[in-house]
Amino acid sequence: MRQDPAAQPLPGGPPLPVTSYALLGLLTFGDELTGYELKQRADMTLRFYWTAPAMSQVYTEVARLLRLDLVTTTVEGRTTRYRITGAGQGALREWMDTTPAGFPVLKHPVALRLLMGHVTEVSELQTMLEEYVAELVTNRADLAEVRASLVGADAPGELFFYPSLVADWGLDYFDGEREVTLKTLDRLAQENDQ
Amino acid sequence: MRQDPAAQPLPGGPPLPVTSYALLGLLTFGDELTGYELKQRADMTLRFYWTAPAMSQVYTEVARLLRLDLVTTTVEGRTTRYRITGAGQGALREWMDTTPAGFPVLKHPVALRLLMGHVTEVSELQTMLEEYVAELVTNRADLAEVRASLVGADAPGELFFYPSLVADWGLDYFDGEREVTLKTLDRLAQENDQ
DNA sequence: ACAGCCATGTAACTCGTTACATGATTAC
DNA sequence: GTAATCATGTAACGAGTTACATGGCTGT
Repeated sequence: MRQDPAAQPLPGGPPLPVTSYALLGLLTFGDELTGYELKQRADMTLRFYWTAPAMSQVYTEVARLLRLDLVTTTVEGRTTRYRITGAGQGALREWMDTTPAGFPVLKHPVALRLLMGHVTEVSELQTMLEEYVAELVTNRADLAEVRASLVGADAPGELFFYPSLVADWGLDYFDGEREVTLKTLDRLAQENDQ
Repeated sequence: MRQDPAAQPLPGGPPLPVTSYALLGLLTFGDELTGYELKQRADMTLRFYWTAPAMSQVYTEVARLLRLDLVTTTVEGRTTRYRITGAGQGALREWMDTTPAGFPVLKHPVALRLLMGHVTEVSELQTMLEEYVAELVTNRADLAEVRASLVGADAPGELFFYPSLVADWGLDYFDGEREVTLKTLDRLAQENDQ
């Protein structure tokens, strides 16, 4: 009673993993990209609010997208470029409009360790939080660079309007995290000298 | 040239997944818990900044912890309760003090979809963001309830001091997200009536 | 009697990772 | 010449999920 597995798995078949749509989305900005370039784009943008997929996964994903005719290829020597197809645009739009986004999942090792702070020393926790602040600063700077690169095409209606909204979102998020972390460091310091 | 796999995998063997330490951490608050209760605790606390593991995973994890002597069991009829051992305390402390926490990973489907906002209608995005705000309100309320349950044992030096720090962190995070989302909705509205 | 919660597990499967393997092109 | 970057893949593996399966206990 199963569907023919050789048939187009979309629609009706199993839904694609979100990362497939994420990569497909990277291909909607007008250019043809190689797997290698897709990875670079992902590292620049997706990593801040999704994940930076491993190189090998990028290649597995584009292979799948190709199989499903959601992308086409242009081969030049040893280099294969991927371009989104009409079917790909359709699948992406369909996914956006009909499946709920879902609530974010946060894997926050710093908060997790703080939760069980009583198993170690306060100084250990302070070091951890200070390192986290430093990493936040680095990451914020990276994202600010990306945001700066969008200036000039970030007005409403322009190609990078939405990416700029998301980048600003991320900057605010990093600022917020930094403030909460500093506040928490303050509360820890109070514990030392009460 | 491999280690004897029957030997104690810790230390020297493969490190435990973070979720193991998370569950171990839940057992450091003084009580013996069943797998079922561990799942409940995880749903109440871990879910906000780590994950709520599936029921089946909880049982697989406690089996592993038992195999490694990081927990012991007390069997009463069909019910098995888990208690952390000295070795468990040691492994947890060791993990906290010697392995870096790492930067948080955020899987944010709302931001991801906003990034490719140009493939759909603005109204679609507005609906998505409004739903997200609603979910944030619900989640914030859930966390506020947890936070309220800690009152009375949340002073420095008390058992739930650290959990209360983390809960307050989470509340601030939810508030921040809500504000950014509303701000983004404003910017989207400007696009409509420019 | 029946629903809902308590309680425990197995099996199949998918996503995504690391490690491995290869080789061309470009910059110094 | 040699290191870094570009470029593409395969294999083994692990974490974690859903679906499945079972059954006791509790309240109405």
